[in-house]
Amino acid sequence: MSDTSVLSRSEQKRRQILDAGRELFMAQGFADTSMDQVTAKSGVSKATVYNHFPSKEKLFEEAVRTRAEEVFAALPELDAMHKHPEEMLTQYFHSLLQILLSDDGSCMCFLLMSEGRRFPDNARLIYESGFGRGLREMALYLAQLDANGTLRIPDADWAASKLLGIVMPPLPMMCAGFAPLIIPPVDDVRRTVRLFLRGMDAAN
Amino acid sequence: MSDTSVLSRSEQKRRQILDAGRELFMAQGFADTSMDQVTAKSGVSKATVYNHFPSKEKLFEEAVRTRAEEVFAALPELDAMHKHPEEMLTQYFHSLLQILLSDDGSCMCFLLMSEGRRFPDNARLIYESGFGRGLREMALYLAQLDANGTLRIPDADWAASKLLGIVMPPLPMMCAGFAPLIIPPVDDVRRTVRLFLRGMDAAN
DNA sequence: ACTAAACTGAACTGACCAGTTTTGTTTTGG
DNA sequence: CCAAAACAAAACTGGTCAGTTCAGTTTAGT
Repeated sequence: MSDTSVLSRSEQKRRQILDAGRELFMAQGFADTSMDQVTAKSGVSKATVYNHFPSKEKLFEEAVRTRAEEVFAALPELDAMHKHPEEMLTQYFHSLLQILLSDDGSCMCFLLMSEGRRFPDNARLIYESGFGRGLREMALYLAQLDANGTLRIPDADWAASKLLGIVMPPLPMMCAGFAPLIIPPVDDVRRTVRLFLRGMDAAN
Repeated sequence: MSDTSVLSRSEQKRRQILDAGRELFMAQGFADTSMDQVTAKSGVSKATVYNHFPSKEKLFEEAVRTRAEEVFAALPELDAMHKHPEEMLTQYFHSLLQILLSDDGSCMCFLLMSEGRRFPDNARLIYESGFGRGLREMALYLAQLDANGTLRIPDADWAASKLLGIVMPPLPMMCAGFAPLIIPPVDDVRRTVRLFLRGMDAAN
């Protein structure tokens, strides 16, 4: 009767609670979401909610963290060996921006910023799996290009942070609600990447 | 007896309430600050608080807005006629970053982002007097440089947003609590400005 | 000095909410 | 089939908080 591919009744409920909590937390934040709302939305009794999660904080942490990990798991990969850097970076950032500026991605960024003080451990986890990881991989990639002789990039960490800064549309503004929140077209990303590469190139 | 340079008793109280509210809101955000805390910190009775401000929301709006306007009023000026662009931009951004990354500045940015949905009108006001204004003035400046023939900048709006993006350290991360929150030294700012200018220059 | 307005302090209202408890009912594993 | 666990529904506890009320005090203008 119990199949591994089928969730047990208990795990099914747990999933429902997580989904409902996630949706509410992402739409309203932590303070403005009540456990009664979660109860109602999940279609589960309140006692069951507290059977699965000891507190509102723990539910928030797990609901948001798991989704954040899912979202950021889709980050593209950088490959220093193949493709021209301009093309590689353009494609990489185009994918990255699609993730970050998606509904879920921007909500995650918003939560990371607005609830970062209340949940520092959580925020750090999300940061590490998202922006932090992107920054690290980008620095590594640029350093490889430098080692290759493809480009001359003396300070890869510095360059990586500058590159991310110039490619990303202003997230803070978007989160605050003046949100075109439009994913820039590929051509715009390419134009930005070229501006950066020319700036680095002309430095030498 | 009543001197214009001296606040009336009533205005004095009002000022005390605003100051206390501002400090608490900036340190704790809207939800985690209670009106009883404001009452205690202002050294004024609760009834007096509600004599001056009809609600917690209105107090928040006025307290934060007035301070934001003060902070951002100190934004430096751009002058296309004097000084080399590299020097002008370096000084401009160095001043800007000192304001934005000061204790009050970064708190304002944080509040703008985290409470933006609850107070959209307020957030827009602060945005317009801060980032929006900076963006507008920067675009104007770059367009003047283009008209001058000093630089070739076909799309000043695009260039301005890219320039701001590359110069600003990653505010979101800082606000989330992974905050070096270090004001970059002038040399670092200059290096970034030169990266941008070279990138623009090499495009033509 | 007198009046009206503003202030104090403290108690109070009404609402909301996190978390618990209770009384059963359903499901699950052996 | 039978216990043990998980569940539903709803009431309840204890605490917090925005905002009000009120009786009595202080201040400001005339």
